[in-house]
Amino acid sequence: MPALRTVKKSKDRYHHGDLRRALLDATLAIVAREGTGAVSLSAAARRVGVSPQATYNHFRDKAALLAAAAEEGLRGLERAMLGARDEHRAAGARFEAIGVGYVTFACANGAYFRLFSAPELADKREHPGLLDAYRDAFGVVLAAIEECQREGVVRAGASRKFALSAWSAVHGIAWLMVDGQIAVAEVASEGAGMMARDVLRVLFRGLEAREK
Amino acid sequence: MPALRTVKKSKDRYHHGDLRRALLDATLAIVAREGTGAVSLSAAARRVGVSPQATYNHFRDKAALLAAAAEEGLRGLERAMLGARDEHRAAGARFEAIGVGYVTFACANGAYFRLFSAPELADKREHPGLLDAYRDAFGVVLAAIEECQREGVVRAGASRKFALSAWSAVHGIAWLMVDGQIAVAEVASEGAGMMARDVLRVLFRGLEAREK
DNA sequence: CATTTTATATTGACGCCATCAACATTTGCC
DNA sequence: GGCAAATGTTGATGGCGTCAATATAAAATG
Repeated sequence: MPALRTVKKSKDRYHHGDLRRALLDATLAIVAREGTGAVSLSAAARRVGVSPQATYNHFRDKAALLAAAAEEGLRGLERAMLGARDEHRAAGARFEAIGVGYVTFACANGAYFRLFSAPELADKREHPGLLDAYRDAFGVVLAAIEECQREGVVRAGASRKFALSAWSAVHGIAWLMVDGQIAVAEVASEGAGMMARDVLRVLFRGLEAREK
Repeated sequence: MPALRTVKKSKDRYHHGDLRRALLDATLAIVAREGTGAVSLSAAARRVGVSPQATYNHFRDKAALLAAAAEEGLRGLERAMLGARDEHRAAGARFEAIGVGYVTFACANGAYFRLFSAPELADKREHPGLLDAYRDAFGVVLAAIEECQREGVVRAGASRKFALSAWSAVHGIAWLMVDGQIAVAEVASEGAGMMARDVLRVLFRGLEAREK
């Protein structure tokens, strides 16, 4: 009886077992090791040990592969935010933790984070799964804002607008650091987490229920 | 006498006149018409009517062309911010105008804006001119913050940190809209400028000198 | 003006890539 | 067992970035 499907390359098999999964893993490995620019259908196929054309049985084109990889990454980002959040009780602290978690994830996985905004994925309509992942991640922030409003630490009002402001600030600082646009020196000296906290404090102050 | 250098393709000339300038213009046109992904040394050369190899006399490689184009774009962004700022007198209004100007520019030139963070330019150390342009643009925000502090509408403190928060928020909202990550519907309904204002109001409230 | 040097542009070649078309193998199902 | 669907392979095309070698124009030099 043939060994119950090993899933990993079993060398002598014509069919792979789970090529789609393997191609995704290969893509993530390439992103991590060589950067977003090094990703290609051919490279992923080569790494798995399969012909380039085989990829087309699992992904419509290169963009589809990137979208699938990005979607997984976004799910990971979401988990990172949730994990950070759940280490705290107070709504304000939970909110801040989400932001710090986002930035920490981005900085720890720079190339991966870049992938989320890859130019090949500019047209999000082509990749509904990706949009879902974005929406869910945004939902985490939105829920945190509303939690803060219920606890009275953030003023009542348009929670969606507030969440958008928060998402912008957090994405902004993460991107500036990952892309090296501003003050790389500061990042090194202060640490990504602390810089994120600085930005988040300003943001939170803007959202606070003010004791006029 | 030969027409004083037309600079534009004179059809029968072997030398071009100002090929570097022409390639940059071609690149910008391609970005605007077909998106960032369509940019290539070959495409730019083709558009100018010159062989692909000719480009190497003016740009070390593809990244250098992109960097030069991005740098020009950043200068334009800076001008847009300055122009918007100078339509107002009060420090707070000037600050807000800068932010709105940034976002408006980004949305009006989406593909161009994407170019600023192109993956090929990930390593900014290779493109010092680009870093300078970033620094100058950031300087506009920093100066505005300090102006607000002098007028007493923003609390005293680490102006650099404040400017970084502002830059993050503005870049963030711009990116989310250009990349279509969040709520494209909202963008359409409310308009980029208004969404930017929403975010900026929250931000500014976080920076305000609070009358405790 | 003639000559030499330098800047600029060209052709040719290579390897990598995405993708199309046609063909081969395996698996699962009746 | 046989057949259809799923899965992989080989072959070919056109585009790309870039290297090497070569040709031509313009500028510097005498």
